[in-house]
Amino acid sequence: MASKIQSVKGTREFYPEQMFLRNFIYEKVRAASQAFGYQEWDAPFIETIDLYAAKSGEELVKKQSFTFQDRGGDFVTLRPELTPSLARMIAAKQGELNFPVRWWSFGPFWRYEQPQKGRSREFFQWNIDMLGVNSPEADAELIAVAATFLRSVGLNPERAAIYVNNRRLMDSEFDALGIVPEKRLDVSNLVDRRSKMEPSKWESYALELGLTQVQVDGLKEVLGNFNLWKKSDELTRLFAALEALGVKDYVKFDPNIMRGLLYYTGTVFEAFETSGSLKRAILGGGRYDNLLSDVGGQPLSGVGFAMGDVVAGIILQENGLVPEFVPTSASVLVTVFDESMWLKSFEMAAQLRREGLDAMVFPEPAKLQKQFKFADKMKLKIVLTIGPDEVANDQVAIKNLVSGQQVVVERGAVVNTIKEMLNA
RNA sequence: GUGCCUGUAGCUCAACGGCAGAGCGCUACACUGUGGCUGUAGAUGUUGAGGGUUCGAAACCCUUCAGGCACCCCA
Repeated sequence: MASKIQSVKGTREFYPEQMFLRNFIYEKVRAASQAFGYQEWDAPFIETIDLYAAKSGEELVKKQSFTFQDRGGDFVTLRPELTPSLARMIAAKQGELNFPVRWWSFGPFWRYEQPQKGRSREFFQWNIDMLGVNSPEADAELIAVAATFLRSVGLNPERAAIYVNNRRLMDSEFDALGIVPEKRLDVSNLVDRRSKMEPSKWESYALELGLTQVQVDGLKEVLGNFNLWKKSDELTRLFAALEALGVKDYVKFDPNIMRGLLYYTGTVFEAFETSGSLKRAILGGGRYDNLLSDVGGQPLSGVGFAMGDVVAGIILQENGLVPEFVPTSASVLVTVFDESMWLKSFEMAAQLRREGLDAMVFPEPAKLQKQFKFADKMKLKIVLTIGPDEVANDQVAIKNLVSGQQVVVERGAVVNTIKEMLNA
C-alpha cells in the first residue's frame, strides 16, 4: 500500500531476503578479488562536482549525477563512478605506493537515471583495477578475475561469455577505411547501436552520419570479421595468456564491443548472459591510459572493470543460482513456557551462546503452538522447551524440527545433543 | 528528458459504466505442553493519490506519484 512518505525514486530497500542476495554477491566478489591477491579499498561517497567535471562524460556530470549545494554553498555530488576518486587517491601517494597496485572495492553509487529493469538510481558496484602495468597479460588477469567470479556463482561458459575487443585495432581499421579521427565518436556510437537496429535502418543511419557507402560496406565487413583479432599483437598475446590462466572458454573476440569513448585506449571487454533475457552487460571494462593526467599525477596506465549488483542479481535469480534464503543465523529457538519459566529460558539461551551456538529466545510466553510455528517459518532447526516437568528433573526437551523427533535430556547434555543433531 | 503500457485484499490476479471477488497467505478452532499435513469457520479493501464527467466510476477524462517496456546513456 502507498505509505504517506514514499522512498526516493530509484532507491533500493533491502529487506532481509534482498540483503541476503546482496551479501551473496559481495562474498563472491570478495572471493574472486582475493583469489588474485587484490586489496580492498574505498573512497568517499560524496565528492566535489569538479572531480567529475574534469574527466567524466558531460552526460554523466550534467544530467545523471545527484548534485546539490551543501550548507556551506559548495556543490557536492553523490559519486556516480569510482574511477576519478581512484585517480586522485593514486596520484596523492604515487611516490609511495608499491606498484603494480591491485585494488578492488564494492560500494554504493548514485546516478539520476530513469529506473527500469536492471537499472536503478542507487546501486552497488564492484570496481577492480590493476595500475602501473601496461601489457596484454595484465589485461588477461582482469578478464580472468571476471571469469572466476562468473564461475563461482554458477554462470558457466554456456550461460555467460566475456566479449573482447581492442580499441587500437579498431582505430587502425577505421583509419584503413578512411574514417577520420573526428568521426570516431559517431562511429563508435554507431557500432554500439548495431545490435539494436534493423540492418537497413542502421545502414541509412550510417550514411546520415556522413560515411560513404564504401565506408559503410567496409565497416560491416570489419564488424563481421571474428578473426580480426589475429591482426592484433595485443589480442594474440591476450588470448594466449587467457588460455594459460584457464579461462579461455569464457572469452570470445567480438569487434562489435566498443564501450563509451571516455577512458578506454586498448583492450575492452563486456560480459553478457548468453540467453539474453536482459540485454545489459553484467560487467564491463578495459585498459585506460593517462588516468592521472587531470589530477596532477605522472602518466600511469591501468586496466579494470566494474559490475553493478542490479543486473548481476537479476541474472542470478533468473538462472536459479541464488542459494536458498536463510532467514537467521540462529539454529535454535528456546521457547518460553510461561512467565515463571521465562528466566530459565534466558539462562538456557545464554549457555548455548557461550558454547558457540546462535540461539533465539521467544520474546514472550505465548502459546507453544505459536512459538513452534514461528520457529518453523524462521527455518530454525531446533526448538528447546523448558516446562515444569523438565525443571523438576533438571532436563530440557529438544525437538528436531527437520526430523520431527523430540528427546528429553539432562541439562548438562543439551549442547552436545544439539551439536549432534546439527551435524547429522 | 521523450514515447507507450500498468497500478484492485499482505501476494498473484478477476470484475460489460450498475452489490469489489477468487486462489494463496493470515486469524481462530479441531489440537488448552509442540511446527509442517488435513478439515471447519472468519477477517480482508481510501480500487496508488487528487480532481472531473455521470442518476451511478475500479472502469471514461485530466493532473500527479510509482512501476514496467523502449528511446537516450551505459562512465
